[in-house]
Amino acid sequence: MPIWTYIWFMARAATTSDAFNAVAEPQRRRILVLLKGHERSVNELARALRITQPRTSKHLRVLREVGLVRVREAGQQRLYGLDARGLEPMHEWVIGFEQYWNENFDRLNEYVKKLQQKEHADGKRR
Amino acid sequence: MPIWTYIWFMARAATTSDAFNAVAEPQRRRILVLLKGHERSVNELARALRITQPRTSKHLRVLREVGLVRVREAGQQRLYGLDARGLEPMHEWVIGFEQYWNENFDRLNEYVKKLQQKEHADGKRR
DNA sequence: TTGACACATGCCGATATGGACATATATTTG
DNA sequence: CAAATATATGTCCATATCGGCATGTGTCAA
Repeated sequence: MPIWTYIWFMARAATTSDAFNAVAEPQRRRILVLLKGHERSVNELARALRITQPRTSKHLRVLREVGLVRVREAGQQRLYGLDARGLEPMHEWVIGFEQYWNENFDRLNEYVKKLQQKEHADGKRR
Repeated sequence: MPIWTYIWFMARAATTSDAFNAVAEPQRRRILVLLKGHERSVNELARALRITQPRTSKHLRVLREVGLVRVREAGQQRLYGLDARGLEPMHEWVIGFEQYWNENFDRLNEYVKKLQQKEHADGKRR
């Protein structure tokens, strides 16, 4: 039996499959922002985000599994720290579009005009 | 009844809720890449991605709803074009972490050394 | 008008999700 | 040792997802 038989039902990629998925959740993005510069304990994060502790722990678990955060044991606390290296691929991907969202109106208008001309030139092609 | 009662069951944010979610799906990222520079028809995209046409159409719908692509009718075809402006917020967010993944080895080593020292100082805790 | 083509959408099924809540585990303190 | 504290995890629930497949709609050409 071929492999794809088993992976047929892949309703949606797991949040732990990569940084893109992990970071799609707003609370997790907020956590990463809070972790800039210094470590924080779970309760500290929960209070800052105004969400429950289990909820915070679960989000941290996802971030841990994709390697965006590290944990350090400190007594009864777990101090979470940022490991932003996993975000670089996202940056690489998105920066590849910079020239397109920066297209100024002149170029955009020119582009549209060109399209219209082409449409005209083609006439009723095909 | 308070509003949160109705939004209690938010299993997972809709893929159409923002660019972050829309772009979490690999095929949709590939579509956007294929759309750099020029428009493409649905079948063209389907062939390039080697996926079925309905599947392609569904991904395009998501991208359309978050405003990352535009459609233009051309006879019986629909030509999809990139509208990358919606990616700028993603870039803004991720670029805020650049200094952290760029932390050079000196600082990283220093950090690790500090951790080890602390661990040592703690003795054989636990 | 009819057939061919391009595309969108509806239905079905299995899945992982995120939240609330309760509970388990481990550490510190008295 | 017991209570308190910090954290992780398991269960339950409603949902949206993505994939395949079938079908509907619209356009073009003969």
